[in-house]
Amino acid sequence: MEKYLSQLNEAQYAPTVQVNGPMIVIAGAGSGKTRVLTYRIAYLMHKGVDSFNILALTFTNKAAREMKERIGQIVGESEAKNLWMGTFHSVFARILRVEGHHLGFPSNFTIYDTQDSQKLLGSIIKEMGLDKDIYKTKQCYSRISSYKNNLITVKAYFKNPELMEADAMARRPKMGEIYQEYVDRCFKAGAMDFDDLLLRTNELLTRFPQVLAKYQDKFRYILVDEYQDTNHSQYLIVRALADKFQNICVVGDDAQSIYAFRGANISNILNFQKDYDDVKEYRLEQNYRSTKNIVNAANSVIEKNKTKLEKIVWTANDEGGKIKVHRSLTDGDEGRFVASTIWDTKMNEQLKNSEFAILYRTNSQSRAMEDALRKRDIPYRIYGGLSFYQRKEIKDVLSYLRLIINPKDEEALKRVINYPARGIGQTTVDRLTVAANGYKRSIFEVIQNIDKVDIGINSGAKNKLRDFGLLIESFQVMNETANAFELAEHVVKVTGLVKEINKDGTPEGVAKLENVEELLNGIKDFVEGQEEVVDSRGSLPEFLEDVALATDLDNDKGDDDRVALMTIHLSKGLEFNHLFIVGLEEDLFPSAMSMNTRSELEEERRLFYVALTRAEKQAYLTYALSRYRWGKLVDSEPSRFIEEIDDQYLEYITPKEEMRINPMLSADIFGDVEPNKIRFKKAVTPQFKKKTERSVPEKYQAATPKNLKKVSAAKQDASTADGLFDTNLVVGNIVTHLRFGKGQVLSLEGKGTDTKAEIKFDVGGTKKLLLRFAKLNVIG
DNA sequence: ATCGTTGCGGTTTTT
DNA sequence: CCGCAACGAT
Repeated sequence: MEKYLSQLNEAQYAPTVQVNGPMIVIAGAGSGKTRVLTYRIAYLMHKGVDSFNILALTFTNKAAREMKERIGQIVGESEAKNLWMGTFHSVFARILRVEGHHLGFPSNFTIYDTQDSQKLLGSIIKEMGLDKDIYKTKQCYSRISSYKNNLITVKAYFKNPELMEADAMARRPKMGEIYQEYVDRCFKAGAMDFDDLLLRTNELLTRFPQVLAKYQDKFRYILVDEYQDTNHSQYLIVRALADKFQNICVVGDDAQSIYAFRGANISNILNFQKDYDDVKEYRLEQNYRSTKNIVNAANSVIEKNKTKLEKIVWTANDEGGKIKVHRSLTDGDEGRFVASTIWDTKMNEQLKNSEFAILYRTNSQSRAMEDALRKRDIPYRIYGGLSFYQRKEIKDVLSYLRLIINPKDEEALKRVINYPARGIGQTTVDRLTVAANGYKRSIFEVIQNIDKVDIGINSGAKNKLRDFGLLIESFQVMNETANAFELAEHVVKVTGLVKEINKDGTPEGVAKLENVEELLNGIKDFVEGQEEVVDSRGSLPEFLEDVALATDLDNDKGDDDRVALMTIHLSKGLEFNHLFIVGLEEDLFPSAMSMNTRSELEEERRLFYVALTRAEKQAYLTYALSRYRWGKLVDSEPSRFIEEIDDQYLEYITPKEEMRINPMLSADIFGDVEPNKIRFKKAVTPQFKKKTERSVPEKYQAATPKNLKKVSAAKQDASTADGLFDTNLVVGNIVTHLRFGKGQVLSLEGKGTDTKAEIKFDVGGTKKLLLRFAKLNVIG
């Protein structure tokens, strides 16, 4: 142990060896916080703390796995195995499997993913006869998600006039009823969504003091990583569990809080001191990861944020090369620049592919990068995006498996009841749903009793339903004896899924089949891995849980040498020698959706900070003057974040061929000849257009106002809202628009900063514009 | 009941 | 541009 402790610097040592009491470690980027967490757990065990009494909550399961492995090397693998480590979601899913019966949930409850939840909401909205254009499933989902993350149950919702009014104001007065029905249906289906895993845990711990006591006694030492990204629900769980022994250690960096959009509450970390008595605070400020240039550049950006804890991140590392800023004409050129730079650097410095990463703000940006890398035969791996388990063919197979385990799982049932087609149509399913709701039974139970009920289904359909029921039941019987792999293989064959996928030997079909094969292999690996585990809890349910909560990162074998492509969000906690941050353009990064309030913009800035601090040796920032969006070439301008970096850390580079292009000409080529669009006359030092001249692309002006949870924040921050607008605009006014020219106002809707105007332009047709963005001149 | 066409709307970010 | 929901044709 001494050997390991001696590897720590003074700042790292102190928190590592504090065994008891509440503590917070504010850890700057690259300051070795994982090492502190790892060694601290090892130290606790070294000091006699039982490994069964330690709970460590990490941000990804991969991080947990790696940490566990490392601890195993220090204290011995068999001891490390007893540690409870994982994400909030996976740890509490595991507990809910055991304790969920208190809440009326079966131990084999299904975990609904976002898609399942949204589909369920869609059918609820339809069943309730509501207008789907007003009650959009996505919005309803995020609304409900934010209720749950803030522990607003259905009951609490109906007791809270403010919430109800906010929904009513948003023309969604039935939100509460939808919420109610959604919760009921999940319960009936024996299903929990992602937020339920936390919300129900809270319910469990509050309603059942003996359960709380049990886990308080079990988890005498609690560690939470990435504490800045915990939401209210997670905060309460931690507080409840840590309450008895108060041996709580949280680690995080407020400057890296980037998950507010999913309910993370930065004040959890800012106010930690107030939650416990006598909190010891530690700071890790020495960065071991990056060059001076990178550290200082990142500092110079994050300085612009107002909401933050003061800290000074510094490094003793080399100066390093300056951060290179590159401009290209299109996103395609951007990709080619990145690919050729990777190629050249790799050759010149004899580097591996895995030393490079490309980070972007949105998943859709990966396309251009992929194309360029493929052309150069550079191997790459994309993380995130549509994960393997979300692909249709995979979800179909998984849905059968889910249904076998939990026949009440309504979403799984609806997915497979007529796939492959077996003559059970929409009307039949609708009738089943109505009947199931009426009898307060699951759809599957209705099917099992189809001969005993009269629900307006003809005998032909009844036969098909009976067959379907028997098919699933036969799988259930097989599940008693066969292992998960044998069962899955059997299901895929017997249901005709393989035939269905393969029926028109298209390349896509072949690819899908390969995916299904890969899934089966995955199940096989899982089963074989399970055989070594002594008291494995029936392996199919366990496999399904892993699948439901796995992230793309978790599945990274990391064994082959590839360039990594991912969103900045996914890159948190990782590091790369050579880093490309691409698409540094206004409206993309910072995102057009995040520029309405200061707090949103500050989160974008933290995101940029996270991105930049992933780089160890060399960082590149790239942007394009125009980019394909929704199949259209759209002009863009450099991100404000580039100019926010202190200039001394930057070096502007521009390809030779582009230097020859006359800026006037290049502006012409790409249309939109507005005088203020011509920038970058000097090849070396770009001129940034002043923000007041910015015009937001039409697509975003027409976008729906931010969802409700942000409304109040928007109001508070009205002073930072973008620009002024003419509140006196009336229908019939003649106006001019910077881009679309002259037009007439046809109608107005909404009020305040969210007013939208429908305007018929002389050229370009009718458009809906948000007045907040559209800088209109009224001329008549 | 099933298949194809069309039209619309959507893109931040994820467990 | 893509995926999906709604509609219409067989």
